[in-house]
Amino acid sequence: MNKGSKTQYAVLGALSIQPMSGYEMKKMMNESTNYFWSESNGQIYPTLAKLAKEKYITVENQLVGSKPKKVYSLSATGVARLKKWLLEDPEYYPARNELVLKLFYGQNVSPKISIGHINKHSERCKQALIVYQDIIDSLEVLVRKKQRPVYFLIAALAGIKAVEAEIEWCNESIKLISKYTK
Amino acid sequence: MNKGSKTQYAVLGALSIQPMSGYEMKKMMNESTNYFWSESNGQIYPTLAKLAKEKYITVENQLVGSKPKKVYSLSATGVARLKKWLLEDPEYYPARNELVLKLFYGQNVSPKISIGHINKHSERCKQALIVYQDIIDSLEVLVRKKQRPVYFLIAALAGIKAVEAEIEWCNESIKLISKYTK
DNA sequence: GTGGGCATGTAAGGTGTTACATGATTCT
DNA sequence: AGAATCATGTAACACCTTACATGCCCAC
Repeated sequence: MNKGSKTQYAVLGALSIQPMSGYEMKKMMNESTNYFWSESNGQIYPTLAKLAKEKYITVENQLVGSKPKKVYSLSATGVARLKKWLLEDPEYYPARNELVLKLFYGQNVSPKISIGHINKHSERCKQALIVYQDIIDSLEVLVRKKQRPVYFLIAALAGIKAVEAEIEWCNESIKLISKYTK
Repeated sequence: MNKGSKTQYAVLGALSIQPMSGYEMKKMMNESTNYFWSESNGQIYPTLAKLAKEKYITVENQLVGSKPKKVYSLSATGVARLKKWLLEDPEYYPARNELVLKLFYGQNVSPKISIGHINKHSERCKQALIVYQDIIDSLEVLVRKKQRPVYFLIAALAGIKAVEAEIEWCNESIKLISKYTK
């Protein structure tokens, strides 16, 4: 397994929370890490197979009725691999942003178009804000009882801070475009 | 040329500023759009060739001494294609964020590790802030004279707002980890 | 009985980066 | 002379998503 691929670490990390199947992992990612990391089935299943082959995780074949289910768990070497990666400096990649790319070349179209894109984005951010706030509210209660979810809390906080900043940016940008075009 | 690929629009957009060669385009991207969009040579050159073949751009072969240089310009259909894309709603993709992924699984390592990652990130953001501020200062002067760079200004503003929010988040996260672990 | 959720997986194809190959020109 | 920059391009490989294939179980 190539050390550079991050998919494996997303998988190992998920298993560090609790043993689970590929299907459950996909669901869990959709519900929790989705806003900063997600993997498709086409990545999850082959990665689980490779990690199992290389003994970083173990498989337990369960039967739910006559339906097979493969529940994966971290092995000692798997935990070690995950920890080693957690210790390394994370890479900093400025993410691609299609909205900003379109705005950058906005002089080719009417200012109304750019303003429309920004308004739509602002609305989406406001929706996301509500979702994040719900997550944070429920996590904050738990954080005061046991330490674990403090890391989940700061992940959600990253989301909320980002969208708040984007909403501010949307407002200022619209003002600037209105003022300096026509 | 597949309509879904965004590389072509980054290329058409670049040519909407002025005609240029592949080499100049790469340089221009490194210097301006790099923080929200960049393309490698392995994308730029084949894309220029395809767009030229399909008449969205035209080529002029120049000679600098005995060294060949291909300067590309937008054709009328190229301008139309760019504009059509600019009118479409941009996609909203929550970008992958390796730092947040590592923090999310931070309970597997010492809190000091996570705090270290955050501190390092905060420093990088503060450096970026200085760079963005320089860009914005120089653009603001120009914006008051002619409208064009208002779109460049809001792109830079997106960067500055984002890193400012990240710095705040770093500070709060470190406080939370310090408070709720040990 | 059928639609939706559970469950595993593969195939094809697009996207993208890295590293290399090549060679001229310009600066020190 | 040698290094950096200008300039174009390709090959190999990694990454990732979409769509499909398969089939069981359960609720209505």
